[in-house]
Amino acid sequence: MSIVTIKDVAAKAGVSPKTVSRVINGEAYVRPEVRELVQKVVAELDYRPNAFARSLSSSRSYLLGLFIDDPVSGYATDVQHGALIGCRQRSYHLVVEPVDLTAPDWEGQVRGSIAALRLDGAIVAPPICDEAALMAVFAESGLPTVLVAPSSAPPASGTVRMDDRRAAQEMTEYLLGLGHRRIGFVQGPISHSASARREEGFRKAMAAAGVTVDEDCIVRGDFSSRTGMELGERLLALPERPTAIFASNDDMALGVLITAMKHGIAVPERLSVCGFDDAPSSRAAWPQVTTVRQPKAEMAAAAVDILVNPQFRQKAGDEHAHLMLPHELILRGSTGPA
Amino acid sequence: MSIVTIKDVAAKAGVSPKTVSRVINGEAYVRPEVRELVQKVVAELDYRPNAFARSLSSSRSYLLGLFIDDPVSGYATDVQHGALIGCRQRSYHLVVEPVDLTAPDWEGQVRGSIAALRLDGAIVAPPICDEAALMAVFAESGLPTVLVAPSSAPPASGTVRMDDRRAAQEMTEYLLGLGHRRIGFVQGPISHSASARREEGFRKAMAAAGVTVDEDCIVRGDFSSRTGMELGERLLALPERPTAIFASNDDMALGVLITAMKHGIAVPERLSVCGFDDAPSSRAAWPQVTTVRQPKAEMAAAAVDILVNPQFRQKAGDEHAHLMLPHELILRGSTGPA
DNA sequence: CCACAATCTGACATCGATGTCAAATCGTTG
DNA sequence: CAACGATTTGACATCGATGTCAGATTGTGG
Repeated sequence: MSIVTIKDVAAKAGVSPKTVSRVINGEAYVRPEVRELVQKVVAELDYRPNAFARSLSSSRSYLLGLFIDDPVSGYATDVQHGALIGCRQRSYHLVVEPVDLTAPDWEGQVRGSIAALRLDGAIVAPPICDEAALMAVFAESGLPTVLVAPSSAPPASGTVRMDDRRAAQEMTEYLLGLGHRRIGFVQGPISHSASARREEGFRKAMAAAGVTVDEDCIVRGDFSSRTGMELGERLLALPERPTAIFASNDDMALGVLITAMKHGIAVPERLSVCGFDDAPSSRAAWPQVTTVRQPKAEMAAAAVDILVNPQFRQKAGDEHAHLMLPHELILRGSTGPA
Repeated sequence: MSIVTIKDVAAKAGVSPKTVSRVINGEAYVRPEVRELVQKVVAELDYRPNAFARSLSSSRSYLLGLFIDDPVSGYATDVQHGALIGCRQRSYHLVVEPVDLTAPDWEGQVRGSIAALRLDGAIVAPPICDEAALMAVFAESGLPTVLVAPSSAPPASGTVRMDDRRAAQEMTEYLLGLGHRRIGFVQGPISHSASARREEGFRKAMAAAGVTVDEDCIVRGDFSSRTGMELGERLLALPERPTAIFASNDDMALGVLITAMKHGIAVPERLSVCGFDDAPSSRAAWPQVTTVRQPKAEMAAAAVDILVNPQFRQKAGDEHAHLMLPHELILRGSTGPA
């Protein structure tokens, strides 16, 4: 038989199962010699506590849920990666649960995951972390929940985010520093309030530099590279063409880049383009797109920390943890002097 | 108290917990009226069986493990997506386990996941499904394991793959049909035997068409867009320049595309480029890259089916399931007549 | 040397489901 | 109507760990 139980260890070490349990869980009140002996036996037998039995008797499951809308997006991937790393470090496991809010029974599915798996905590990625209906389900279940980069601040045990406004401001300052004055800005969808903050940062930097923003240079897209292309078309056709275009995500920046290329407008010589997110597409393009690195993996890892940290777990519900992680400007080939 | 147990349901329905269990698991030998009554109560109380208790008493965990090398890659993402969908349908859950073969204790980590979680099955994605040492761990544990697109055929309960050779052959035939005769081929890394099969398909089609392959037109890359650029450089500098370049993955195709663009060689007018995989990068580029769609999600979903299917589970170890899923040529803007 | 607290240990109940098995009920058949 | 098998149900043990609590041991100060 290949399954080693706690009894086997106890028998071989000549102690009770409870004592083995104590050693495993690092509890106090075990004589050092006994502790060492048990640890030796555990190693010898390569004993692995059954996570199910453990979670059945204690109330912890050692499982965190990652709730994601579109698990195929690059964003989700990065978030998951960070969560995975965090879990690994804390010997937790991660259960990925796709949430399709258009499915008729999404609520039942989410409830099912929470109840059946007795999750210890949930990490909710954007954009669904902004869905009130979904958040209500979590709130009702009483499950400690951490939101990654939420747009607003719905009730939750914690949030982890970056400063979109400040990042966009810095990017704009960088463009201004390169001598650009006429700068196009491609907004994200209205529903995505983080992109509204990016616009704020843009406007703030422009105002601070004393440059008036021509509203013709502000266009709204939906984060797809297709609208990036269309809007690039529009911006580049303006009587007084911008010398730089700042798109509020990378896919749209890529669309702008493609449009410029089609029209034979050299980037970055005659047009600077920059995006936001540091998505894979920003690296795949040529020239590579200057962008803002969002600390996606770090945010997710921090979310795990918050959920697992016993200090936090105790006061969950009362106090909330809110973290702001640093971003980074990634300067690449798509931007240059005006 | 918000947690509903089987006892609550039993009490309210006036039957024993065991009978409720029978209804939940769709066992025979329950009077239709009783079955209906119990189902009604279950729905009323929104009862969710505790997955841990269930798996502790039965021997099933309703958990599948997805073992992945690099969870950030687009490939992994697609595979995971398919697995997730499959699990959802069968009311299983998916635990994602990153495997870092360079970590000193990777073996312990894998063993730990298998033993602690009592997984019902494992899905192993490439490239680690070709690592003998890893596969040995799975074999030893006796865990039903399905490999997704393995290069060779290590011992495993099942494999799900596509026909790389045939796909490459079809792509080559398509290029030949467009009138191309001098076709460059960018090989993948030697270790990646699927890419060897792609080369076979390429050569077979060329031979069948009576076109001799100039070995100068065959170059080896490592699947990165960087080598795609470098090798594109080399191919395009050839005294007699190829009219088409077939790269054995999309990233390299993208590299070739970028190089062509830098040299002002119009695609597809003066050069056709195609790749393999239908990675996101193939869509992000301009023109979009003609490629082969690998049924990644479908393969993963099929893997779930194999693992969950009781018919298979019974004979696991004896008979093996080997599936070959259909691919698809995705014709896009990067290819045209010679 | 005793009283008392601090430290250490294990017996036993428990978590929430399912497996086993025996008992109860029902319908057929000879 | 007795006898038998098929159907239906529940009592009870069990999975593998941890929580509780009481008892055993050790150490310390008076």
